[in-house]
Formats: sequence, C-alpha cells, structure tokens
Amino acid sequence: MLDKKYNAQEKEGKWLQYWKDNAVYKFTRDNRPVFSVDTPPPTVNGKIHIGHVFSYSQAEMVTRYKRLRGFNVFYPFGFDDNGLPSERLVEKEQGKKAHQIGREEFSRLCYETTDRYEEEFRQLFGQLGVGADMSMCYKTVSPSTIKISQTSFLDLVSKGHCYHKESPALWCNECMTSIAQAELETKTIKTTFNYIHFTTVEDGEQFTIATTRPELLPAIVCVFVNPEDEKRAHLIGKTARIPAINVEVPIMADEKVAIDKGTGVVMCCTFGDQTDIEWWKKYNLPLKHIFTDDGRIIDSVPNYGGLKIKEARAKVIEDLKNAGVVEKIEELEHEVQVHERCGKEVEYSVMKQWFIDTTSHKEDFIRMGNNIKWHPEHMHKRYDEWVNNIAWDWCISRQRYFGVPFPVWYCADCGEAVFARVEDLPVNPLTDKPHIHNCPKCGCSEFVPERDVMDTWATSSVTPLINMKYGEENNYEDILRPMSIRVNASDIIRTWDFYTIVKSFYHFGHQPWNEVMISGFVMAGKGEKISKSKNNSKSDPMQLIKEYSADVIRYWAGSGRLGTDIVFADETILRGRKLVNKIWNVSKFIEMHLTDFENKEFNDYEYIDRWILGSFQEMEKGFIKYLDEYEVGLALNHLEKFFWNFCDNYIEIVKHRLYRPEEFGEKARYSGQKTVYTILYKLLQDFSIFFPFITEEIYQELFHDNKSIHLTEIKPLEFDFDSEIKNGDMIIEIISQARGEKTNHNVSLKTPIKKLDISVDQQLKDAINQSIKDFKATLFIQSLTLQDAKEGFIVNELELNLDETDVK
RNA sequence: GGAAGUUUAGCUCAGUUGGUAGAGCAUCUGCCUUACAAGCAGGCGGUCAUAGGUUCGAGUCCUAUAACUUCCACCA
Repeated sequence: MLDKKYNAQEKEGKWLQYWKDNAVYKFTRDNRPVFSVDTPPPTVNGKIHIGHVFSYSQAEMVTRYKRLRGFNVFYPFGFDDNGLPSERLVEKEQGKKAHQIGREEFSRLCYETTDRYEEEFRQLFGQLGVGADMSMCYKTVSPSTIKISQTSFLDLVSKGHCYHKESPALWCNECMTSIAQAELETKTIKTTFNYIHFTTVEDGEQFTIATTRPELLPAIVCVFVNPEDEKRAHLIGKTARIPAINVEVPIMADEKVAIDKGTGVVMCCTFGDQTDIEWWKKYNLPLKHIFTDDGRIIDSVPNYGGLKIKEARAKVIEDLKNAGVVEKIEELEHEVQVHERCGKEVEYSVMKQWFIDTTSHKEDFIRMGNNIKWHPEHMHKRYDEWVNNIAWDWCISRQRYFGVPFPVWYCADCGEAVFARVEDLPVNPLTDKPHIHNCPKCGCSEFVPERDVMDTWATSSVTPLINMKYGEENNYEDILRPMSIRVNASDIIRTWDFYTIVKSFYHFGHQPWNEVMISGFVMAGKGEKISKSKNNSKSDPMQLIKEYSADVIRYWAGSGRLGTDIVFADETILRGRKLVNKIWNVSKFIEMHLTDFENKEFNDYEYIDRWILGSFQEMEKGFIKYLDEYEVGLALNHLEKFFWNFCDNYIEIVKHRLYRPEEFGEKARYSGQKTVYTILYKLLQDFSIFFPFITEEIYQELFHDNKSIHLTEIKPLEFDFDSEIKNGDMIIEIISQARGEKTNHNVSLKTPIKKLDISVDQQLKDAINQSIKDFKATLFIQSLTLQDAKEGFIVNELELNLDETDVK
C-alpha cells in the first residue's frame, strides 16, 4: 500500500540505492539502437548553484525519454578539473599565486582541491536523480584523458593542423598566460581619449594623434595616414617625433586608416590592438615590446620602466601636459576586451606558442555545422557567425601548471621539436625523457622539456574521443562516431562546440555528433546572470532538494523552452509540488480500487472510458512530438494539462462506478478499473522522465513486475475513439456548466439537481445516452430530459434540489 | 556597425500546419465532496508592443518601427 503521505527524503534515498544496486543506468552493448550523449563535464571549481541543476536536468530528461523509447542509452559523466579555473580556485584558497607555491606542490594542491569539490558535485547530481552511467565517469586530468588529449595533439601535428610558432598572442597579465580569442569577453570601462601633438622632424609641422593608451608611446614603431586623405597625405614619407619619448618614427600610408575617425592619424604600436599586428606583419615593422608578463613597463624604457601599465599611463599624460603637447582630454566610455576568467584587460605578447589552425578551413567547419541538427534551430546561426568571425588561429599554449602537458621536448642546441611516441603516452616532458637520445637534426644529446600546458579546451574538445575510449582495446568507436547528441548552454558554442567540431573534422573528417541541444541560463533576476563571483544565487540546490524533493526541483528545471533563459521562481516550485502531490493522491485512489483487479483482455469500455483513453492517446502523440524535438518543458506542460483533466473530470465521473458496482454493474466497474490501470501506468511512464523518484515508488508498489519503471518502454495506444474524444469533451462542458450553477448558489457540488433539461445535437445525444448513468451520477441528477438542438448544446432548465444535500 | 531571441491577464509563462484568446500564481466568492484543504467548483482580469500589408479570416504569415535581452565585430 502507498503511504498516506509521501516522504520524499526517505523514498528518494531508497530509490537511489536501488538504481545503483540494480545498475539501472548502466550501459551494456546489445542490439538496440544507441542514443549517446556527450555530456558537459562540469567545471569543478567551487560552489554548486542552481544553474548546474538547470542545465543538466533538461538533457537528463531527454535520456530518460530515449530509454523509454527503446534506445540503449549511452550516458557517461565527467568532471572538468583541468586548467585555469582550478588553478585560480587553489590560488584563492591558499591566498598565494601559483609561482609562489612552486610547480609540484601547486599541482598537488590542485588535485586535492578538485577532488574535494568533485565529491560535492557528485552528490548533487546523484541526489537530483541524474541517470548517467557513473561507471563511465572521466576526469579531464586523469592519465587516460591526458593520453587521449596528447594523442589528439600528435595527430594534429602530424597532419599539419597544429604548429609551433613565434607569433603575437593574446596575453593576460593577471593570469600570466596566453589565451585564445574564445576566452575574451567585452567590458565597458571609463577612460580618457587623449589628443596629443606630434611634430614632423623635417619641417616641424604639428599634427595630432588621439589615443586612449598614451603609455604605448614608447612602443610606437610608425605612424599611419590614409593616402586618400587630402589634408594629411603630404605627411607620408616624413618622420614623426614622438613627444615625451623623443623618438623618431616614419610616417607611412595605409588605406585602413579612417579619414574621418579620430584625427585621421594613427600610431602603430607593437602591440595595442589587432590592426597593429596586421600592420606589423604587412610592413615588416620592428618589434618594440614594452610590457613584462605581469603587466609592467620593461626596465629598459627610460622614465617609465617598472611602472604598472596604469601608473605609466598617468605619468605619460602628466609628462605630456607639462610639455604642453596635450590638445585636449575627453572622458570616454568604451568597450575593452578582457579575459573571461579574471576580467582583466588583455594585452598582446610575442612568444613561441602552439597553435591549432582554425582559420584556413572555415568552409569545412561551416559544412560540419550544417551536418548537425541544432535545437533550438537559431543557435546554429551563432555557430556560423563565430566561425566566420574567427581572426586568430587557436593558441593552445598556456604558461601555467595544472593541465595536460605537451608531449614535446626541444633540442637544446638547434631547438628542433622532438615528439613522444603515441605508444609512450601519457608523458610529462618535465619528468620523462624522449625516446631518442640524439637530435635527428644536429645530433645534440641534450633536450629541454616544453614547460607550457595545454588550454583546457584542448582537452574538453576531445570528450567524444574520451567517451569512445579512443585508442584503447574494446573501444566504442563503432557506435560513437558520430555521437547522437551534444548538450550545453549557449555560452560555450564558440568554445566547446566549435573546438570539438574542429578536432573531429581534423581527426575523422566528420562531425562529432548528429545533434546539438542548447539550454539557456538561470538568471538571478531580470537581466542578471547567476554568477559565482557575485554570489547572487539565492538558493542552494542541496537545501532546495531537502526542502522540496528532487522531483519538485526537477519540475522547475524541466519547465521552460529550450535555449531560453529562466529565472528561479518559487511559484514554479510550488506548482511542481502540487503536481507531484496530486500524482501521489490519485495513485492512492486508484490503488484503493485495484485491490481485486486482474489485468485481462478487455474491449467493451464504457463511453466515458473510451473518451479518456482516446484523449490520452491524442495527448501522448503531442507529448512524443515535443520530446522528439527535445522540448522537455513543452512536453511536460502538455502532459500536465491532460493529467489535471484526468483527475478533476474523469476520476470524478468514474468514482461512482468504482465505489458502487451493485448500482452500476460489475462490468462497468471493470471497465473503469481497466481504464485507470492503463492510464495510470502510462502516466507514470511519461512522468518518470521528470519525476524519476515518485513514479518509481508508485510503479513498484502498484505494478510490481520487479523491474524499474525506467527500464520499461512507452508503447502508444492504438484506439479509434475520435468521436468519443469530441463528444466527451462536450459532456465535460455540460458538467462544468452545471457545477458552476451549484457554485453560484453557494451550495456543495453534492447538491442534487431536481431537473435538468438540455437541448443537444444528435451526436451529443447519442453520447449522453451511452454514458447516461455516469452523467447522472456525476451531477446527482434526479430527472433529465434531452431535446433536439442543431449544434452543440443549450441548457434550458436547471433546478437544484436545495432540500436534500445527498442523493443517497 | 552586424545578427539572433523576446514582447500575450497584476506576476511567471503556454498557444504545433492562420479559424470565436489559455494555464499557474495573485486576488475575490463558495464548497470540509468516502484520493487529495498542498484539495474542489467558480468569478474578476487581455484593443496578444506599435503601424501597415496578405487573407473571407492574423496572437499565428510578410514589411517597418520601438523596447528589453543576448551574441559578434569595431574601438586611433
């Protein structure tokens, strides 16, 4: 028997254990079609928030749906403990920078810290009921992952898509590492636009350059003017003297200079922005790099050496003012590029780095994107736009510690790179030695290890390879190339999705998955993203689960449209609680009336039973259609609507038959029993996608066939009850009107109707005649007369019997 | 500067091929009805952002505009 009240905390614990003991979510090969999910490994870098719950729930529900539809679900899990986020966490906890701690100790702390946080994440996803196969759980810094990541690197090198080159790269002087274009964010800051007088050496002609970055004056290598510029073209070919610095640079022509922007004269520094890099390459300009790795002016710059960038800026402005060469200073708000991990403004640096070619195969990447079905569709555009706008090859070198090492050494003499052999992977060049003893180029026997580690995304982008156990025996390559679906939020289309596509294309020549499912974000309020740094998430998910149950939290997480942002709303939680509670109560009711029920072949259903069976069948069609589009929220909405109709209308009608067979007949009772049995079974299956716990509890208690509801299969009904659906709905409308009449008289719904006279059309008359006992019993009608109407129905007379409160 | 999404009841949001506007919450009124008061029945509440157009008919299709959100680019 089901308990009077459902104790979520106790039952959820029980079923978690049951699923674990019975390996319900375990993947084993068989001959069913495979549905495979490339799950986002959460970044294990701190506090769990409600956003984690949201983004995993929708995808998890899809896997439950697919399982119920007969797919062999391949649903692994992973944790991303790799890279800068983990390092920053450790630095914050220790209150020290990595280089102050020392490489080895720092690495140890990273492992220890991420392990600790990982346990919390594991617990949360467990308690949420995430039905992943945890025996296939990977970590992004484990030896096997490092091996696959290094294998991928070597493959790309051998195919010529990955190269080592001295080249300008984006540099974060807070994190002291190079970064990639995809790791940039824009931020609006207040600054000043400074108009500075320059003069020509030849004739002392004065001209003005406007800049937001006067500290770059020592890095100026040349000045540009547009050759079409009538007013200033005469400057071309002359020499400019830089004020305050007193250095002379040539004035050159380039059509990229906008005549009407700023002052029409541009200083070119190495490097202030991307155009500078372009010009530097195009005109083979000298390199004047004036910043240190941690954001200071290098010592060799007179007057400013050793100052931080912003200090230098202030001092330069001051000096320029004193020299009387500042025309004006304007206040300015503009957008600058910052590093997404720390929010600090990004600089440029030139050093030897590893790059993956992302710029010369754009057409292929676009084609790969076209081979993938995007849900929702418009997210495809974001991908295309990103690919089309990529300006840099992907720099994967990070001058950091905690990450996948490059399996590379360099000849101490000639600098030739020596790569590890695939069979020797994983290797750490800092501790391992190359397999050859002499440089193949110069014969030198001394090698220098690569000290950089790879970008986190360089490893995250091989999750399909990790999933398929690439390179191992008994791998899953045959079933996971490509995988069925990738799921993630919209913010990492340009990183995770893009890089994975790049690598899959280079490795295999095809797309990594057939479909992509993009979820939205959880907003703390309107237009306010939940963020760890702001700590603006009001709700701790563990606390919420404790308070409302995992099923109810899942209701919130499963609502809403795919790809659409959601605000955490108490009212949605309450609505979920009502729904879950109702499922429990109606199940209790049905259980009560099934104690003597035997499931037999039966086709002689009562009219109203045919109505609800047909309605369920119709509903489930739409339900399936939504789920096939991965619109879990819409599917749930659709199902919920039917469910309340089932409870409030159908159950109210059928209960008389169930309670009083002596009055309505045993066959009519059996028809009702068979109907509620069938529909509850199917409702539980459908609801199990969203509420895995309570549905399991009810299922095992009522339908005890010794197996988890999550391993059953949805088989759609195949009735032909179109007429019953249509006319049954009309009957419900009549009932509703009559109930309204009772309510308007402020009397109980049990109040008998002394006389009801209605006009109905022929179809409806047939329907009412076929369901006459149910109809009269539901409304407590003592006398009913039916007249003819052309269409629909009209209530001619309704007289309540206010003397009696009960018919029986 | 380019692009995408959103705009429907006081609030949160549904509305699948165009056919008389829906749900929950809130509010108000009744009803303790042999599953459920965490319930049931009902009321109030909307020129579907604005302006045009296509159509017999537009919340739904087309065009333009506005506001909000987001992505991207430029930032001398």
